[in-house]
Amino acid sequence: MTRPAPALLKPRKTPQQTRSAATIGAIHEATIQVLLAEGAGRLTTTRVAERAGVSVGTMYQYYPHKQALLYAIVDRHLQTIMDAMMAAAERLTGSDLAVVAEGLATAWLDAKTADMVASRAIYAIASDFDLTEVMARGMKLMTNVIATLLAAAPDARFARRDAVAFMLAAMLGGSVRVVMESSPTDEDFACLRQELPRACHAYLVAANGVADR
Amino acid sequence: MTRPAPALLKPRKTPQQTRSAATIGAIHEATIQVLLAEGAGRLTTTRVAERAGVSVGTMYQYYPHKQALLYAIVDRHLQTIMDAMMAAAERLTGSDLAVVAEGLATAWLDAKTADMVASRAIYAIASDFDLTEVMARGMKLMTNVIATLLAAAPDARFARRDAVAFMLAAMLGGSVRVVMESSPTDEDFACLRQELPRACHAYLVAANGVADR
DNA sequence: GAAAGATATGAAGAATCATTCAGATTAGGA
DNA sequence: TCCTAATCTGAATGATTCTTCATATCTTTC
Repeated sequence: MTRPAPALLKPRKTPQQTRSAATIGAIHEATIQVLLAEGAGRLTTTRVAERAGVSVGTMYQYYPHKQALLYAIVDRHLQTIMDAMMAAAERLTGSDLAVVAEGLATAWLDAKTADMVASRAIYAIASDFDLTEVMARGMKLMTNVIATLLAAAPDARFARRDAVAFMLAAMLGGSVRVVMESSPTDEDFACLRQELPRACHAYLVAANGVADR
Repeated sequence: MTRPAPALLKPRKTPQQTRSAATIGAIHEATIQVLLAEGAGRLTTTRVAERAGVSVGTMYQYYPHKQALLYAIVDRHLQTIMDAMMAAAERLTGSDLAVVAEGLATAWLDAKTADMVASRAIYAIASDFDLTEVMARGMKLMTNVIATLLAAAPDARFARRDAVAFMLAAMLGGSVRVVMESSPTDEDFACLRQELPRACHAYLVAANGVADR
């Protein structure tokens, strides 16, 4: 939609001294802060640099353009979340559906709330930067992870396992996102934390067939 | 039900001749087209005007600024969706949980796919324009509608009806959104259409049973 | 401690964009 | 037909933004 440019999105140079590593960290941090404090529309290179306590030029030392910076941040976030889910999946492999459902929901909530600040900020980037592709990738990945998990559950006998995995991925990702995006109260969160596992569980059991008394 | 429109976001003048009504329609249409074709980052007043076949000045005759235009479009979309859901709710009042669950899911999917072009475009605006408030309002509205429906279901005896309504709203809104945002195939849609009603049904039944065991 | 390389600076250039307004064009009634 | 109000025009304005590059400062290495 917007701009593909995969090669151009990579960082310009890799840090070699500790100094520059700290700089990059500060820039990342500042980007998220600006995003949350001022909104994506006011996310400018100057503002980020200012907040990070560095010069604009410094940022261009590491990223060829603004998009590359945004891409790096989104990518890192996605990676973090995915790592957490992979770990959860490994831990849950071979468990019963009930355990899998609750485990997945809890792991997802944990991962998202742990990185919530970044999460909320990132949901707002969609403008200068096309998130569609990244989101689609994440969605597909999650679906696969879940499908594998379902295949390994001893009490699973789904007619259409992939469809169920797809729906579960949409359910997890979507509900948490929607809630996060709408300035949720603590109560909203508590509610989600209680109900989401139940919903996942109920759906999995129902989809698994009536033979489950 | 969309009253709290900030004063500054309201249209500047109301069309009085058929000519101008057509112009406004063209501008709305063009905005969505530009949004889909070029992305939110390249959504400029000039581009919209050009695509609509009018002058930039014309747009400023009806909207005091770009944000007002965006707001109008988002608001109109939300209104459309909400009207559809209200109608569905009325139709479903007094039905059993099974009927309510499936009816809600189907109505939501119908409404979203009917206006899918606008839907997808709007999901991309979040930048120049803070959708948080609008989304939060929509979420709250949906939750209330669902809660009322649940209260009217003869076989319902939820311990925490509001929590269930909240979760169901998040489930509906979120899953459809996530799927729509990730360049879905027809197959993905078919899948959602089949599984979402099931998921809603399963959750409602499960949440209803837990209450008095 | 001095050269070499890495990192940081920030004013200046070039591009883009939202918004205005004075004047042209068009529609509808008398 | 003619007049008035509604509608439209689009170059000009001013503000904001991304990006560059010549220069300065710091680190490491020998």
